[in-house]
Amino acid sequence: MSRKIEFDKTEALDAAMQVFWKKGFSGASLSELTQSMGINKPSLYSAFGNKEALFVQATQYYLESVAKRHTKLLVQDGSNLRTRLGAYLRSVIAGQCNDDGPRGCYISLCLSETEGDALPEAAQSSLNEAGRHSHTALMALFQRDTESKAKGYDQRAALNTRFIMTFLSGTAAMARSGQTESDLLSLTDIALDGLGITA
Amino acid sequence: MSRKIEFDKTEALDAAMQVFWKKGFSGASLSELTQSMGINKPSLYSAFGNKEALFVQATQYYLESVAKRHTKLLVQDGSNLRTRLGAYLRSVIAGQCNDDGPRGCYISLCLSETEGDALPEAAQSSLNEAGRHSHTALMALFQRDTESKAKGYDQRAALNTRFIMTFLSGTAAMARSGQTESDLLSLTDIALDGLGITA
DNA sequence: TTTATTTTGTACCGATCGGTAAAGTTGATC
DNA sequence: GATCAACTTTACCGATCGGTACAAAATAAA
Repeated sequence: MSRKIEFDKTEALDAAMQVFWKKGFSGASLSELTQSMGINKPSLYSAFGNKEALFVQATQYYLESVAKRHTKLLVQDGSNLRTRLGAYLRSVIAGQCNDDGPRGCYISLCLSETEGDALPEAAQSSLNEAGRHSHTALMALFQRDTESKAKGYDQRAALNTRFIMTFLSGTAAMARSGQTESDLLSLTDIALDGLGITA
Repeated sequence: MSRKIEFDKTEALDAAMQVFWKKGFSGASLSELTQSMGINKPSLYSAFGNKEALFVQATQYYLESVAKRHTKLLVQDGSNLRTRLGAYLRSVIAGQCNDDGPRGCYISLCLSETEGDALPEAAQSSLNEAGRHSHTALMALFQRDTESKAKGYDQRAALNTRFIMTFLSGTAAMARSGQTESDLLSLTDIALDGLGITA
């Protein structure tokens, strides 16, 4: 018994995610957000709440639509651990260099606003939660994968996980400042060698 | 034949650098800059030009007062290559985790504003120049150090350099989002192992 | 067709952004 | 001690920030 919404909420959320991905939380202005989402400010506020709530939903959307696509590669059956980890690393790096969207990593970029109090509390904790997803997936792999346990990698699960997260944060930063995809892809073998993960 | 300046220009520049280090270029407001520098806006503009010019000078100051302190460790005589690289990595990471100033890396943080057109051209190129300093130092090490050449590391100088830069960008991001110094220091051996640099 | 309800576009709010004009203050020179 | 140049302070500029009040437009039920 009323007027219908004229825009697709998921499409709008996707557009918002891309703006935050490109500019960070505080760098993304409502003007640019509404323009990219194709709606006006009152529509944004009635559909998503406010800038902070929009960011939380965009982060959740990123987690579901982007991050989980990568972590699935860690548990593909039939290939050995190094192959799966390599596929995971290459997939993440390819996403960081994808020219259809902003370069780098959404989580990593926005987390850099932690220092300097640019992030509201809810935004901050949504980022922490999203970041923990990759961490948890890698920890589970090292601790519970049969090959990992057989080769003793579970003894250094936390260390290995931390190194991979750090490495991928590094490729994200390099991708963002213009490094080519092939230059970054060539680093994955070095990283896996450092962890002593053999084929 | 006139009034004397009441503030120390180097101290003011140091304070400005710390604000940019904490907030990035666009995130640093003139209010916070002038407050941290202990001067008023007209003094800032007469002494440094404008925000962009101040940033360029702060970047140059960072390069001289912070970055070069680390790269010196690469060329210390009397220790082998792995020892020198390890000292360099630990020194950089310790700086990224230093609680006397902002966590993370000044260059890396501000470079993340490249995507999204938040950076004026002069600011951008001053960052690129500063980033090239570390790159050049590492390249020179791998290409010209006697031990490096003897062990054939000079064959992969560019790759090794890129990996180290990427690794340190990663530790910078992790430090910024709260990782402890000891957790990050424990990653240096893995990185050097990955490069195949033996003791 | 009328009416009730929701979304829409426009126009605005106070606050802050980067930057500056102008007046007041200081100190060296004459 | 008067003068002049440079610095400091205060106050302000137009533009943009995140957020909202309000009225026009559109839809479903009556």
